Amino acid sequence: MPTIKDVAARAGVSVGTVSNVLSGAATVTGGLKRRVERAIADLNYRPNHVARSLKKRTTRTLGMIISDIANPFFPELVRGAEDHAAERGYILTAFNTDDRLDRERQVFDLLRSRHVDGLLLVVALEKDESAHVARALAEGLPIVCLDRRPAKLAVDSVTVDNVAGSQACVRHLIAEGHRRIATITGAANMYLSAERLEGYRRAMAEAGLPVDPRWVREGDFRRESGYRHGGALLRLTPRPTSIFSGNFPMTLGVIEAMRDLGLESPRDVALGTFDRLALADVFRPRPTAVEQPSYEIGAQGTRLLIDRIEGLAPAGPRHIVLDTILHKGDI
Amino acid sequence: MPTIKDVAARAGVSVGTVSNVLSGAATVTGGLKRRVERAIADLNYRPNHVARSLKKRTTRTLGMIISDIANPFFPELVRGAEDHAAERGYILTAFNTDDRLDRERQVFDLLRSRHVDGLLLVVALEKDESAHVARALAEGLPIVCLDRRPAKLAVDSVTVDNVAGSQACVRHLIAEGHRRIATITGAANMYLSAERLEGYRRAMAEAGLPVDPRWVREGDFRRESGYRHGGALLRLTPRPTSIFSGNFPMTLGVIEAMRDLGLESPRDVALGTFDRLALADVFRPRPTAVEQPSYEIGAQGTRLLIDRIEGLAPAGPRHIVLDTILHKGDI
DNA sequence: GCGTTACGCTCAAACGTTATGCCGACGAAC
DNA sequence: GTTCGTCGGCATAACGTTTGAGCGTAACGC
Repeated sequence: MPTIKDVAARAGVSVGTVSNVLSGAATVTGGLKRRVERAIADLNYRPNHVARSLKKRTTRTLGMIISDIANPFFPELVRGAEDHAAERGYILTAFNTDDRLDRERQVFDLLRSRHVDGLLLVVALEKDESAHVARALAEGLPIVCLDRRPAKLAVDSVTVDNVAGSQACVRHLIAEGHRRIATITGAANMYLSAERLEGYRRAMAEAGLPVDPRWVREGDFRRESGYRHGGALLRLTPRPTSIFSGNFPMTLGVIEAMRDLGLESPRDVALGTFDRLALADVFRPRPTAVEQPSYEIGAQGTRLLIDRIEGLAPAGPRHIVLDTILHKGDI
Repeated sequence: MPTIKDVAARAGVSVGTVSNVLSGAATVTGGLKRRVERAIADLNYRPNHVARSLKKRTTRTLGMIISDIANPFFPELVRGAEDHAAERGYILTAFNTDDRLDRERQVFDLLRSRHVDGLLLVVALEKDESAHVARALAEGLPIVCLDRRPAKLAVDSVTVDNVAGSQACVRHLIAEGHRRIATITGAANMYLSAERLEGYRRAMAEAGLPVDPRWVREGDFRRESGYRHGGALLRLTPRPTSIFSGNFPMTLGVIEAMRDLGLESPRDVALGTFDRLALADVFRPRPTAVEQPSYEIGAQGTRLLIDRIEGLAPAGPRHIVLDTILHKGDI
């Protein structure tokens, strides 16, 4: 692979001149410039980005930490981030942590050693230890948190309005005539669980509907917990006529539980859920779903991050909150 | 951020010695080694991977080119690749091309300049131009093709047995009593389309069933083409009792078309399809589906690639062909 | 005609590592 | 007692860039 020296030799100039041509500096004569460009083309030369990174102390690489790319919420988010990054000449390298704090810490070390210019972060746990995030921030690494936001940390973030989203969903269930509406919340160590529960409570309260304490069950965002808590809810008497779950995998569990009990949606129980399976509008049952604008979260987060990196963003943490989109399902 | 010089200064040794400690060279005395390790810990030093890459001429980074991470086939594949890469100390940076050849070429240039150690490639088009791939190969860049394989190129690959998978699926439809089975194939410029069609033909032939030419329609792997061709098939008289489509998005289109015509699966038409939505086993309709072991494709492809990079793989291209898994649906 | 300025280019010093050659000290062997 | 290995450790030259200092030439003002 040819280096800048080879180009310089072939064009009969110094390496500095070639570098200037490459960086588009104004200090390039017509004649020499053409000779250099000719040599570059002849040799099919591409600048060595590693050497450039070392010298310029910037890698034009963004790290991205998510819990699991196989979770259908993330691919769109990653795609949004990658598209915007590419547009501005950055590349993205993504890591899965499965929401495990030890993996997250490992990846932080890795990214530090790799000298990424910035970090898009979906924190594993919002309410727990985030000393490693704080330290990275203190060391000057720009970070933007997506979807979730660590407690008490002055960091940029792009999230959705969880309260309003849930509220809209439950409101729709109520509007369709449901009165006994139960809910399965997410893991207690995340704010978004509490927010989504709050949306449910507000919708019930504004409609003057009582909330039976047995209707509120704390899951952990996993399918199995949807199955377990869904089963429990479906066995109550009187049975709730509707169940709102805090994310999609738990809804899958609820549907399983219904099937086991010979129940069908929407005939027996109407479903509401946070998140939405993009492809699944042709399948049944079709729950009323709160869609998060994942692509936008990724894209806007990346825009904010790169603005920070390039010193384009105003000081002080910015918090962008995006609206969710309600998809009415079968009631 | 501290450098190796800072560590050397603090430990009162030369940088070479620190480097030796870091690389675990045997030439380290107990006393000095401890002093160096102490300094590393005190300063919270992490080696600068960029500098190391420049010097060692290897980045421990793998490039991955796929068509679109938002296509549900890919997340598992990426995850498999990333897990195996992490295990062996490599990181992965992925790029989406939307199956566009110009994007693919751009990304090739980018990766070359970034000096990735190897490339996991899902080629945009199998039968078309692949001069850029050939050139990269000639320049010594290790490449492993996943899922698809470019025509006439001696390159490692990990694919699935498309013929056997399709054949098993159609065979099952036949075993369940279907006789008039139609198929929608994928884009003609990919071998896997032809292979999946071949599986269909073999299953029909071995059962002695005639194939009405009207039953074989060429789609393009997109949902819309499933809708269009599905609609056409469903309007035939006599109507096929079963439709086998070459991938999942097209099946979605077929289901849409059925709904438009007031038809239901499995009551009116049984569905068979290549690919499978992991989460969707709880939804209806539930087609008989040929699952590709995506995670395995990613993991095995990465193993092969890293073996190549590290000189562990025997010469000559290797082709790994994995089996598909048949999931019987509602008939 | 000389000093100044502007311009175009070259030179060389970084950036943070690794790897190679080398040196001094210490034992062992003769 | 001299000669050798050997072994631990140091100094330093790369790796391929960017960048600021430096320098020769030409144009210009006085």
